[in-house]
Amino acid sequence: MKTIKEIYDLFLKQYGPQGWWPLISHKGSNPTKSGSINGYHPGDYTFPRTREQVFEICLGTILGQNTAWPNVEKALLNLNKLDVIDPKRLLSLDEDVLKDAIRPAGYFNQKAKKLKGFAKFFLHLRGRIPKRQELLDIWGIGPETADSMLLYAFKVPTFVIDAYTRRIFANLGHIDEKADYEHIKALFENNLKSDLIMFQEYHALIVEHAKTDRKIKSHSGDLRIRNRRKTS
DNA sequence: AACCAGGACGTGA
DNA sequence: TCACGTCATGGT
Repeated sequence: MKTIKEIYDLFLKQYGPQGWWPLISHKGSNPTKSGSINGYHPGDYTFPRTREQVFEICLGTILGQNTAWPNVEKALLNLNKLDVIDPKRLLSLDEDVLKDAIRPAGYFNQKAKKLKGFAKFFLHLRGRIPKRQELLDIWGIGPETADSMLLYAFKVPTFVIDAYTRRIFANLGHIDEKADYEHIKALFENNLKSDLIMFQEYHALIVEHAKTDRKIKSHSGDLRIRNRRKTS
């Protein structure tokens, strides 16, 4: 059985640096085959560079919940046009205007509340890096969103687990399909040296692999994303 | 034209 | 605890 680290090396060799987290305020291109658009900055780990970019990433993690990235990007561009990628200005924005702006990202009723709730929290932070539990205590922020914020916005080397991670590593025999989030997270953090850049790349590579694997007909063996379809 | 996407929450058993 | 329904737009 391949180790966690060996799989990372395979993914990195296959797909290259991913340039996460994408920023609408950055005009870099995305050289990878799947995914979309602009904002990726492969090999450049100096982002986020401003407090506004930190906030933008946090908004993106919420808007990205169970949502394809191009739709998140549309929502972020709308918010940017309204000049509300800023906690104070976002909080003072009319609720219905906010909903309309983020509509492309789906779940706009819930996400409007989530964004405002987080904006209030972000304001109270005053530049401090939040604890994981503080984020989890906010309504609308679950483990993956909290870890994504910490890893990509606040540069805390914590591992992000998503549905793909669970499926891939269950297929590989590293975990049980129904292992809970914290268990899988511990598996990665206990078998890898704590490295911000590698953690950022690893999660991004898993997502990239998932996007690639999903669209090709003959999937990548044990690294497959899709569950076996019933052959009826 | 179902199916799913870079999840989280509320509910009832 | 845990399995299941709900939230919603837009790609393929």
